[in-house]
Amino acid sequence: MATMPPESLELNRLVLEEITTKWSLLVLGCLCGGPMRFNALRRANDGITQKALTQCLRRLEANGFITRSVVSTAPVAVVYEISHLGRSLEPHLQAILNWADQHRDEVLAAQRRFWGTPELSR
Amino acid sequence: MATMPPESLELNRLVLEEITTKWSLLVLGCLCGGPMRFNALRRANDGITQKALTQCLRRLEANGFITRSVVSTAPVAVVYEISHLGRSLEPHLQAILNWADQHRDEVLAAQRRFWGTPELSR
DNA sequence: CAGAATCCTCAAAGATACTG
DNA sequence: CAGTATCTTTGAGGATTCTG
Repeated sequence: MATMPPESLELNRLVLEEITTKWSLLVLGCLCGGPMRFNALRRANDGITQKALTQCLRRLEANGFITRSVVSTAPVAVVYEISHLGRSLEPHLQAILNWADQHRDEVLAAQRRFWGTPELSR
Repeated sequence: MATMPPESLELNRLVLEEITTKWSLLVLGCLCGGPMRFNALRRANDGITQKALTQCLRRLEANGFITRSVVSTAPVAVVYEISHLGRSLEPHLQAILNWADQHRDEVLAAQRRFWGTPELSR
């Protein structure tokens, strides 16, 4: 279960955590392409456990990034969809991902510098 | 100790985690204002433990967001400074934080919707 | 001063089983 | 189908002590 934010702690942090938490971004990415059902999302995100997916969806819903609607057939169908709010965040996320792509080499170089270049020192 | 990225796992995720990890953003924010020393950073971030600060700085350094330089006086002084790479990320972070500010009410409304409005339902 | 090393705890992640 | 419930495991974070 998602936990109620205590006194609505820093919204900034909440948003940033939303972005980072292991599967949130991938799920959000899936839903940008259109509405999807629970098991479809599960199949689309290889390796996610049903518990993790549930938690992820609950939190995204709790914070308004996606919507959840139940279709009362038998057996039931549950459809998840990105919200207007969720979509408005998309370009900013994209900007960060682009930044990561563009600076990939710089980051990797920094990592090699930090850890030492194995092929020379050993 | 920061852990070596296994096969340089998704850079995107690394960057995003960098942004979220409890203190990274605050430390980065401090350093945007100018170089600082270890204990100065500690005092500036009230509540951070020395271990957490060390880990945070190591990771930021390992990924090239900040630089660390030792001044060999006695006792030694260690100065942390934001790198060029770090600065280039700043505007994107700011964009996300601005987004959070601008959509604050929408998120809070979504939260109330999700958890139920206590003053009406109970 | 700027950490490293150690011990400890507790909450989150994973696996498994069950259900309306 | 779309979850909930329960148990176990793991590892990140805190407190404390020690040091070049």
